[in-house]
Amino acid sequence: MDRTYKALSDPSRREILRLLREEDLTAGEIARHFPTSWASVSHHLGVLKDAGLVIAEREGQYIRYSLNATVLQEVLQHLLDLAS
Amino acid sequence: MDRTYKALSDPSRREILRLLREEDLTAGEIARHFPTSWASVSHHLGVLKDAGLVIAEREGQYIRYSLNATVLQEVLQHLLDLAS
DNA sequence: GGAATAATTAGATGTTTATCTTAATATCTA
DNA sequence: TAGATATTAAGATAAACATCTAATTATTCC
Repeated sequence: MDRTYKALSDPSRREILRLLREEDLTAGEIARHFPTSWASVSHHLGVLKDAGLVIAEREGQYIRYSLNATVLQEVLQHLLDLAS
Repeated sequence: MDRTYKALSDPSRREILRLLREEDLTAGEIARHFPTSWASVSHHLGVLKDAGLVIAEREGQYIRYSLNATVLQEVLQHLLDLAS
């Protein structure tokens, strides 16, 4: 759970999650939404993946990212417990 | 919202919130729950206060901390939006 | 007023983190 | 197989962070 909250604590990473809420995207499509380098975005994607918040699947030349709704649900529940 | 997520990303701070969920506590009572120095706990309390997650009120010699349910509710809603 | 208690602030230190540039890996296409 | 594109990994750097000890502020009680 620790890595999950850490992952959520960066605005760029939360923006990535917001993008993925709409539709699955390749790393390149995600990177194009940010002014920073592709390497930096790739780093954020790695953090999100480590935290289980996103799922990465290679599709030929591309790597497609999608939200992991299950883990997001778990964080929500955890935060709900904290708030109740 | 940024400072709020940052505040939540530390396990000691989440533990403080958990303690405060049960009852309001003075800084010293909180500090006694941790193996680290009082200064370190005081730092965490400052971060939580900056984030609006807790409220500090002096009571004579002591400073009493309590959860700010409103802000916790706001984070929950924000995370809910992210997950929906 | 002065000692004692509660809590924070200041200053220092080692670690983690976000970012960059450059290099490496994987895949596709001609 | 060679070149092109997509993505990540490596190495470097500056900023942020958690923690410590020591000093400071605020309050109480004698």
